[in-house]
Amino acid sequence: MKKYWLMKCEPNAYSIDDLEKDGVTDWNGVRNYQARNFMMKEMKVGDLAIYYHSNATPPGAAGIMTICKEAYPDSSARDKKSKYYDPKACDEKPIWYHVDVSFVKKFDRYVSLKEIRETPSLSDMMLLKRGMRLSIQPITKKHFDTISKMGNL
DNA sequence: GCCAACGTTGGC
DNA sequence: GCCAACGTTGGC
Repeated sequence: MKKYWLMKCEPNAYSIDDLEKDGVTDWNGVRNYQARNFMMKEMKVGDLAIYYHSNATPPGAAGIMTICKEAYPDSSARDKKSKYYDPKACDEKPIWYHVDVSFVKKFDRYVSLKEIRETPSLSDMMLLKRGMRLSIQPITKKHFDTISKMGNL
């Protein structure tokens, strides 16, 4: 059964345009156990995800991607020069894992957080919960389809 | 830049 | 195991 996700990234760091250019990328740098566990335990190749631009002006949904490789160790955790370096990670115990995602499409229209908030059928999204900062969130097919429809002309 | 909310750390 | 202090996230 295909699952649906919302994955946040700051466009300053890596945007939907970067993903469009690269085609595929590893979703590295996740350093939160709950988000990691979604990638390790729940995500399957073929799942679809909304690419969400956080800390953007305005924040919102920028496009769609698909999971194209199941979770494997995040090498940035063992790279001393990376800002995601974690001294507790080692080859025997990588701690941090990530999936690979591939570009599907950039929305014709950016769907801002404000619009998401104002759409009744999206009102139960985890994203809209107060203080919710989890960077990878499960969403329903209904959420996914609704946002896709808003984003595609 | 501010700050509320959250997760993590570390002393006890 | 508690919890205060701290660092981070992310909207505004």
